[in-house]
Amino acid sequence: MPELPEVEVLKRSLQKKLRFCKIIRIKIYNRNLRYKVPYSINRNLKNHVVNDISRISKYLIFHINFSKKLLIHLGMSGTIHLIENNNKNNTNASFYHSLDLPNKHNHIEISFNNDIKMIYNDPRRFGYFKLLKKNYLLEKPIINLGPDPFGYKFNFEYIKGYIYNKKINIKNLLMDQKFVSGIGNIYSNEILHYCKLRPTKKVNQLSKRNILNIIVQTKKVLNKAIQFGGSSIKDFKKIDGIPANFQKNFKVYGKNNTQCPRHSCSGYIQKVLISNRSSFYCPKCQT
DNA sequence: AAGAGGCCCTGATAGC
DNA sequence: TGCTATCAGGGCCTCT
Repeated sequence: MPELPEVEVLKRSLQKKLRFCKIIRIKIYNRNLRYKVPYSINRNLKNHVVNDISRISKYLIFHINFSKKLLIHLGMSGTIHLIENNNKNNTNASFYHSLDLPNKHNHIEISFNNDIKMIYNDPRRFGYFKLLKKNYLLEKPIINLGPDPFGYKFNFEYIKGYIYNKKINIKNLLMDQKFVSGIGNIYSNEILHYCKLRPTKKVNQLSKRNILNIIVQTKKVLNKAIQFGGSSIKDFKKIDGIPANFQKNFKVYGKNNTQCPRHSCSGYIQKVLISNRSSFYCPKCQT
């Protein structure tokens, strides 16, 4: 599910609903995530106010107070949704009821003083919760992350320096979180189609124009996905349980054997495995 | 030492 | 229908 756009959309919804709210109760239903959920989250977070919620790469960070931060990673199948309790006039109330929200794999439930419950659900359990300290930017996993694709550090000189003497292909580079953080399998495929670059292309073959284009198209694709509320594949839902929309805009992801959507291209999208990940591209216009 | 591949886990789907 | 095999969006770890 969650690459940068999905996490960004989630962050914005959480900010609206939970900023400046106090955590009054934490229930841990199942500690088994990628790492055991620390019992200490209760002691550290209960009765504290959430000052802000931010995103770094695919990670959410709850800023609890000056010194305490809660990091949440959604792994492959993690979802967060909110249940608003005493909201009888909410026209969505019956809607929530009919949504058949998942509960079998609910791991953690955090209740706030505004009658909202935040539920973390994760069938495949690749996500995790971790407490970070004041200088969290210097802690793992944040310390290992490359620049945000929207940040000024993601520029031509940086990329040129990074790929110098590297033999990696462009798709794996885009998914390398040390290079640029937040891009996963779906959006790397999409970005490369916009760039007319074959995913297997070695990075030492990239021209200056190619690199500049990668910078522009990366921002474009991710921005558009954010505007559409992210992509819903399988179980990703927006915070209210409603599926997001960007998957309708996919150009290549999951489109094997269909005609290339590029105007005036008559190629057909192919699926290949690159480092054991499904990769989609048009062999005619992506070179 | 960079880069590829295996693996953690469950569920959905396909094929027999 | 009910079995088994295959495949999923991430990222850490190990091996070459």
